[in-house]
Amino acid sequence: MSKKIQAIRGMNDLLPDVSPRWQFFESRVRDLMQRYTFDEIRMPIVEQTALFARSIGEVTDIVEKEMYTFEDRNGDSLTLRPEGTASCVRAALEHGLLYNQTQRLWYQGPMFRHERPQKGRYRQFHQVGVEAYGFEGPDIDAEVILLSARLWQELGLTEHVTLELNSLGSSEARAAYRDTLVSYFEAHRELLDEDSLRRLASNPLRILDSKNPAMAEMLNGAPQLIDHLDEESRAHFEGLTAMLDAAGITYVLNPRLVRGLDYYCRTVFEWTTTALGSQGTVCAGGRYDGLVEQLGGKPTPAVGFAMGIERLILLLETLDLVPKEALGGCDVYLLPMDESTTIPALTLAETLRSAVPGLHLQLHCGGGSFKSRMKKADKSGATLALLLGPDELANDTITLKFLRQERDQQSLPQAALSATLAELLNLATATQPT
RNA sequence: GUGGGUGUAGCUCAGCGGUAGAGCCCCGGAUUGUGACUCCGGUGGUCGUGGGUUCGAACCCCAUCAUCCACCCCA
Repeated sequence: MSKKIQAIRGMNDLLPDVSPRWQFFESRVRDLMQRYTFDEIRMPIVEQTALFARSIGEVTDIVEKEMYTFEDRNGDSLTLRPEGTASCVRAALEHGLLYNQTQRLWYQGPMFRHERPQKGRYRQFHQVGVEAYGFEGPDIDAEVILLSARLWQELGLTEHVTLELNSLGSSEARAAYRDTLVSYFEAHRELLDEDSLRRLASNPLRILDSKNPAMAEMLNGAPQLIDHLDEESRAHFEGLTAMLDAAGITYVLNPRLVRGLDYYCRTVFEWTTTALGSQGTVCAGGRYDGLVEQLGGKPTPAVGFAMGIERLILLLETLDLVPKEALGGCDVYLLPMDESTTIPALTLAETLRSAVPGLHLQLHCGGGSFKSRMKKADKSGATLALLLGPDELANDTITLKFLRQERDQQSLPQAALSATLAELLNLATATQPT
């Protein structure tokens, strides 16, 4: 066992029994993006290390200890992307997508973080991301939040997720508040616990979130973010909440909500669930107006979010929300009864696939006794079996057997088969049968 | 990076010092052209790996690896 080569820790194979759930989810997402007119962009999985260091923040956990970084053969430092936003900005800038224009983009794919795996958290995980560039007002913030809300609606998740909302203020206001807060904590250094001392350097806003009762009094006296919000950010946030109210979206204002990545400013939000254990965030994002400039572009407002696909699929599984039809499978199992009908069965299968494009037909392969062929027909999950033996071959007929209901099998002319199957399975026939 | 749980057949697990087990799955048979239900038979394991204790270790001890859950952090 241990000598066998196995998958890298935290990097999972998606086996055939779960891939239909992914396909179901992905097709819903793709459809939704088209309806909201977001265009797909695909970026490489590997980027220069500096891209992430400069965007995510040098002292964040992600950059400090969670990146898969290695040297290319020519000595360049490369990194497996830990998130998509930085790559997306890089790609958009590199190809002039942000020059005097707006963009509504989305992407999907694997991300990599070297963390200890646990439920809903893996070293290779997958995200769907949405990014909108060039829009200053809160309408686009509302638009992307509404898009996510509609996805929950269509997946049946609405009752199981909560939207939390906050504003961090402008980049300047946020930075100023951060400084104020750090000085406050420095002044009370002796009251800080070990975790908080570490956060003082990495993410001081997070200290406010500490549950340590010994620090409660000191935290209550800390300067509040809300008092440091600049006037424009306040108006922006009020605009957003008014739009969400008008759209009938319920949310919780969470003044403690702080995103981990350095580039966020103004609007931040998170969709959470209590159904997944400790990894409850299923989708999160916000505004990052300063990032494009930081990466060498003109100042460009931007909003986006990322969803964790593993977490959402886990949630769909837990709540049993994947419709049976989405699981695909086999409608019809066509079996030659012996070697003499192998080739006629093969050509008949092709004829049927042309005539009824929606048909999921499995042709029996691999020989075996008639009994074992029937067993395989049953195991395939098909509702119908088509039996082609020497007798049928001689008469140009086929035997149609119902595998899932008490109903006599019938013998039909092969010419009538495609129409019968289409009717039984409620499928359309090809407009121009070949 | 830290803490705890678990590693025995393809899968789910029992056995906890004395010859490695069950259920499911798979294969074959009872049934020559009829699957699922039933009955009968069969394939399959250096008990995660390495060391130690013992006359004897799947079982006790140590180490190591993997996995799960939690902390941290995050989607």
